[in-house]
Amino acid sequence: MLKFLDFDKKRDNYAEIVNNYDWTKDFSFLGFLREIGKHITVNYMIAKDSVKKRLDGGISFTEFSYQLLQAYDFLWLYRNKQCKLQMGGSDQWGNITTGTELIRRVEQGEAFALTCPLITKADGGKFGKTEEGNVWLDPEKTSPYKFYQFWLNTSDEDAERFIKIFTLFSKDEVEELVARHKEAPHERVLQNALAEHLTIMVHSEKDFNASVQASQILFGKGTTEMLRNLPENILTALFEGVPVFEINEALPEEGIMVVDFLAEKTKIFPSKSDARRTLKDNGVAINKRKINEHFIVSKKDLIKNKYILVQRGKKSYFLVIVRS
RNA sequence: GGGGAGAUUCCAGAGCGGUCAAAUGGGGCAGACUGUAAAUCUGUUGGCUAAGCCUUCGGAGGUUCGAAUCCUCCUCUCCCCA
Repeated sequence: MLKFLDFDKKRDNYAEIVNNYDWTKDFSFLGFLREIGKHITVNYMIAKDSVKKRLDGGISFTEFSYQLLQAYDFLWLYRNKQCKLQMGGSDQWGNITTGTELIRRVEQGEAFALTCPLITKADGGKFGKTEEGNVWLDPEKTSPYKFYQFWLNTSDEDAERFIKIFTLFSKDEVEELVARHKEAPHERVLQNALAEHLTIMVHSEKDFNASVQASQILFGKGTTEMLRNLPENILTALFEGVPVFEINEALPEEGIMVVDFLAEKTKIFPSKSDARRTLKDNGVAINKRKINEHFIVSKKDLIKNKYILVQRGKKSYFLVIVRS
């Protein structure tokens, strides 16, 4: 959050996070009806799209009243924090305008609503916080490398929309990028621009560069030899964003079965069955080299005497560190 | 308070005494194609010491040679009436 908002109280218009529970918890039901309820007619509330659509199927009183509660939040913020603008997804439009209406009636004040359409993916996915495979801004939840990869992997269709929504490019710049992309789609101009700008904006230039480098090794023509020849400090820097597993014992002289290695020593696969399946499907590589079910992991697979790079499928990498 | 419907593997949803680790679809994972896309196609999707074995169909009991399927009780959810 600090990256996007300024919480410094010395500033004129500093950011502040509040909890609406603080001002609603002591507001009695009767008080609420008397002070807030009387200003808004049921007719007005029913007319809202969000309510109208639900009327046939049934809507609980709680849900119905929600818009009033949200309106009150806005009023409270207007009164106490000089808040004049409420932003939200387009489904919040009705609730927000009930708030502006309330402010107008009670305080003769002026407040504003800003909504944006729900962002969807081309495959229909919702891009919501509950959807699988989404990204977080927090590097603890989504590493810069993964974050970068996420944007790099967006489909053409999505990329064109996302670049308008998530970056600060001007209209002309966007149009130029789109044009260039259409000329040579395989160069993925849009995805690159998206990934670069967002990674730098959310994380940092340094993280961006590291992500690009890691990507080149991982997706480029990286070979076992290249991996072995990388200086250790570069190697570890490269895999900063890659999940790491540590094994606190030396590999036995005779090595261990890959299946045990993948599912027991590390948790790269949730079960041995799953590991075997993927191995059978030719989906696992160690140090950039595909392996099968009968592979034995041993000392000679260690890079710099302690690292092993495991690849599951095309895109998931894991770094295993063996501490002996 | 009265009446009815239901709870199945990640989700939706079949199954209604053996052939059920459980149809089908979605999602996930992997493979092919490719641009580290999309679309499409293929395989796979409980676990294990793996031609076998073990644990799953809301919970607890029971009937049976044998239960996701039948019976009893319990818990929860939904709908209708009051």
